[in-house]
Amino acid sequence: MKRVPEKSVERLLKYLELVKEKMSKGEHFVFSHELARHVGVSPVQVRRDLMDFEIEGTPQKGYPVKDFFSQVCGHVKCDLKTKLALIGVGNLGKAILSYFLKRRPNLEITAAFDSDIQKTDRIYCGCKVYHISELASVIKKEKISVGIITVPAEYAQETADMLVKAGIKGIVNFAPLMVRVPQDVFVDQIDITLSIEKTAYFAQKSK
Amino acid sequence: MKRVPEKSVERLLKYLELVKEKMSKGEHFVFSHELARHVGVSPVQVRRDLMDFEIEGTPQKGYPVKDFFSQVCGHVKCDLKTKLALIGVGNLGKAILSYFLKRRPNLEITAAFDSDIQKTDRIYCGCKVYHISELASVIKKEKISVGIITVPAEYAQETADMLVKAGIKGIVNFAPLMVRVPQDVFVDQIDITLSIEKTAYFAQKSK
DNA sequence: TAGATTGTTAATCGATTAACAATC
DNA sequence: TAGATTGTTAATCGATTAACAATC
Repeated sequence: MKRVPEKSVERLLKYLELVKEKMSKGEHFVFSHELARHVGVSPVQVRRDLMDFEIEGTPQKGYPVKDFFSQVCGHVKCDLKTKLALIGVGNLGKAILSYFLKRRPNLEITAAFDSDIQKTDRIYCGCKVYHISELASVIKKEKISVGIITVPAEYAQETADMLVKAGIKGIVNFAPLMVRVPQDVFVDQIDITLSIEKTAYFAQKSK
Repeated sequence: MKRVPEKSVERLLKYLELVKEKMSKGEHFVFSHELARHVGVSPVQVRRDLMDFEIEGTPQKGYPVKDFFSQVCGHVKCDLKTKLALIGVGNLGKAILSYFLKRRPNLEITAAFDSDIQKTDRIYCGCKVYHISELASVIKKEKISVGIITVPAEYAQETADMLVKAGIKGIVNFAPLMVRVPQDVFVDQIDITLSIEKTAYFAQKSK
């Protein structure tokens, strides 16, 4: 299958939220303008996306949520459980751990790591906190495929290196520093400070 | 001046990081390939951006960091202090408050708000936590221009409405829900769960 | 039927990259 | 000079939108 752009995947996952909601309410169809409103794009954009993913609807009725769901799952493999590791149990790390606690059934933060022995070898939010020296062995044993980096910027690159070496294929990096990884590893950079600076800039502009 | 795209602003703010670092080290010039490496884009991209912002360099030497800095500050108004409010002092809210504590001199979280009276009327990380009922008055009194939403999804829209009504011009929204605001208010959506789901998707693909 | 919606191609828009001249 | 770098236009690429036909 052809490569799917990052933005499309994001939209698709967002569509899925509304589709699931509809299903749980016992509704059978969803319109492109409802999906558009939920995700914040135009209805045309939605229909084009659904075309690309071979999801078909009928005029007047919209798209059948069951077909939608199974079709998207075929692409996104939403039935597969993904195991995650979180590195850096500081304030942000703890916030993410507590947020994920039983929230998403098929995304599980299986292990957390920290270099501070005060924090290790205990359970936080249902997640065992290991010492960083155990990273490679735990990741391999548990077959963890995604890492979340919430360490200070100065340790971000070495953390990424360790994760890659341990065989991880995706990284969400919260450190305000671009980590360098091999081509086959996907990285999503979330730079909270940059977002806030950017928003401050546009807020200034519109005054 | 012509409207600046969001992506360009992000890159510019990132360039500025390295420029400041160079200045503090007493270095006088920076090359486009150094900036490119720091931000994760191509050197051509950098030179084009700098062209748009009328920053000039000289072959062999690169771009003079002092001129760079003052030129960018003309656009970004980096000397202006921006006051921020944070709404929702949960785990994520606390993480952001503690992170920002004296980190950025011209971005200041002036006030935090929560609906839980257990949390209000005390200081957390150097920031006064007010009850949500005081939101409008504090924002107006303190001339706060940017809001950070870290409340649960179900309260995100009403929080955004309150912020807009109080006169805020920029919002960083961490709730996994698109908030609707008037055209002249800038919103940056940071959906952490979506990022993680997306990364899980691409990690699956590259295996 | 009329109206609302889906489906699809072509047009537009914007951002990135290639190519190459200019400069130190 | 040779080589590394900046500066700029044109080409390419990709994503979004417009236009309109098809369908229920």
